[in-house]
Amino acid sequence: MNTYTFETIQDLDLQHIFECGQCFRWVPAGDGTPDYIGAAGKYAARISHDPNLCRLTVTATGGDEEFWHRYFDLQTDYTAIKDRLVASEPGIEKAVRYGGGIRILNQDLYETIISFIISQNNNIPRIRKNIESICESYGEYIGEAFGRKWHAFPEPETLASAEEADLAALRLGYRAGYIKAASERYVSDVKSGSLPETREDILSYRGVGPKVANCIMLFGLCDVGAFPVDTWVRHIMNDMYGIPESDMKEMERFAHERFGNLAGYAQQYLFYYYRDRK
DNA sequence: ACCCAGGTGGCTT
DNA sequence: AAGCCACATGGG
Repeated sequence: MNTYTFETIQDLDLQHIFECGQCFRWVPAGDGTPDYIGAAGKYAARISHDPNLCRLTVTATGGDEEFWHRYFDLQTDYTAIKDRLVASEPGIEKAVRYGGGIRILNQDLYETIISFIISQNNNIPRIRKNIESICESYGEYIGEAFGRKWHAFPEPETLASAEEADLAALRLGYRAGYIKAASERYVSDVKSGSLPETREDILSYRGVGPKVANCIMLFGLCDVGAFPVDTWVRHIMNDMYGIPESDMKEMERFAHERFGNLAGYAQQYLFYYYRDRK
């Protein structure tokens, strides 16, 4: 177990980061502290943050300092991002202030693909449960830490060779087939040395449409210009700009015109703000 | 019982 | 290109 301390970190709030819908394996430590516990890829960790000292502390079962620095996107200047967003669209200011501690985590590509395939037509509490059951059944055992047992997110080979019926037994619904197919495809992409990079690559995965593809671009491939339009963002874009709820294309186009290559950040602030007010 | 959830694939106009 | 609809499950 290693502990890493990161100092002088601005624009960070654990609740914002872990509750804004970008990840599904983190929960409050539940011991009266504002800490979170959870897992990223192969590692479990406990995260604490002291806003007064601007200090982030990671106690983890694995991963080096560089890994966690990158995971929490600590090299990015969010003050500058928020300033630019508000300057280009003052209407977003409330949302930016509300979720001012959001950082976009740099997550594992395969884990992101599977997690967001599961997210389709599903609700967040159930997405979390689905992912935990997959990890428990198929993920390598990490060990016991922070008061519970942990499993890694499964390897692509493991889910690729799983029986679809066994996946379905985890209550994954019709997505079980998508998960198996996507895992097989990922394994074959790894073998041929052609991991998905572009939106087109990702869209060719079965069970991945425009929305999930944008989530994968944003959370798994660091493409912060990607603007996922889900049912919440659809309502928001309709409320704020009067774009018809059916016209997702126009919503994406508008977002890129207004937010440019910062559209992904804008989407996160908007999603978190409006979903919390419901 | 009912509507909905970080949608997508497939079929019909 | 656009409009339906089924899909599997369970939260509210």
